[in-house]
Amino acid sequence: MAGRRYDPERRQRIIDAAIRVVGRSGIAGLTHRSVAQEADVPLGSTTYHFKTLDELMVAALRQANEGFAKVIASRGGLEDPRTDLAAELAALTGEWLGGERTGVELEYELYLAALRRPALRPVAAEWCEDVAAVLSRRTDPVTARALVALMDGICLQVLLTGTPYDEEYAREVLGRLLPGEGGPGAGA
Amino acid sequence: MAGRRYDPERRQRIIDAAIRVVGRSGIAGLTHRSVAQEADVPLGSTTYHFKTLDELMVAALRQANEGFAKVIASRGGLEDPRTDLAAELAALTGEWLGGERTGVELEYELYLAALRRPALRPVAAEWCEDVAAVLSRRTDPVTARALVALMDGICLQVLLTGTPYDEEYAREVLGRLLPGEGGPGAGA
DNA sequence: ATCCCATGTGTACGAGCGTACACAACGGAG
DNA sequence: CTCCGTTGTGTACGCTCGTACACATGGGAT
Repeated sequence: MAGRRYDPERRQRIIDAAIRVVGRSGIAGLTHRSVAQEADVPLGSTTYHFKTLDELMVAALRQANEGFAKVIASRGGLEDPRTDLAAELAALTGEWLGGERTGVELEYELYLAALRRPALRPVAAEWCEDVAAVLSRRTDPVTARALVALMDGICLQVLLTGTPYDEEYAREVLGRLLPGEGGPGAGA
Repeated sequence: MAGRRYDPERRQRIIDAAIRVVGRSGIAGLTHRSVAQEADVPLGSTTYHFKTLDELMVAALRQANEGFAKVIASRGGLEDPRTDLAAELAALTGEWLGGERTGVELEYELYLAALRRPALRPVAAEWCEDVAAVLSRRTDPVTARALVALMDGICLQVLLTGTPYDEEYAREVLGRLLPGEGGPGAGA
């Protein structure tokens, strides 16, 4: 039982390498070989731990999601009812986009890959739901989902058109989605 | 001139075939060979007309955009100030998503490919701007852009998570983006 | 101590890719 | 009529891919 030469670190390193590869060369560049080289493990090791590339992508996307979740978690203000939710969201998005474009591209590429790869869809859906769930503590579920959608759309436009991120604008339009602007009542 | 065996129809047929291929197998399945087979032309013909796959994708995306533009144009209600813009948009989105999933997937896949392929970015940006421009006739540019972003996000969530499209919901949240809810005065 | 099998590795193979290149077909110039 | 350049086609090459398979390795059962 899990004795022998069992090496869980190896698996993790492969996932990390996969993420790095996708970040650098995109999904198109994600192959068993490129990952093996990046992780500095033999080719057979990648095929052993992940029989298909889909499996590897699922693991990578899941891990990327956790990375984003941490960004959210590190922003305690998101759960504080006294903060301006739209402003918090806009700032968080800015922080995320402003960091390394590579990281954002990577997560989005993995996320968007779900369009064609059904295996990824549950993970993508999970991400949506997780973020919406966090937001639901500050507003109703419908609004939360819309907030997520709008954030997605804004990020997409930034990424796809090269337009710089405008936090002011994001805060403004995000705020419009909120039902009662500044209206409490969602206490408890 | 341009006599000889000059055949402009051939080029168009290749683009059409490329769109069909992407629709069926995704960008990953787009190769000179697959397109050649789909278009029923020799392999050399595809490489002759489109030296690189990027070129072919640009042409395909451009054509796909025009397809969407036609959908918009066919909805005269979008420009009529008396209609409910949010409802129009929601209905249009529903119509688009409700049709053939293949078509939508195709356009989105091409559109999203701009994330990694700079060659596609201007075309993607153009699409954004075109839609926003149409919307700008009914509202201010900032709102128009937000509307586009939210539509994008909503479509994405539908496509990525498999959730059925909820037109009611779309109308509701799209409406919240509009500055004066139901408020006329933007006449002329 | 010996055997056995799960675990992990390295190499080889067939398929499909973009690309390059040699060749057929056609129409005008001399 | 002959020659030649443009236009389009078909085949062949080198490369990389996923996959399969033969081979080390090392702990547990006997």
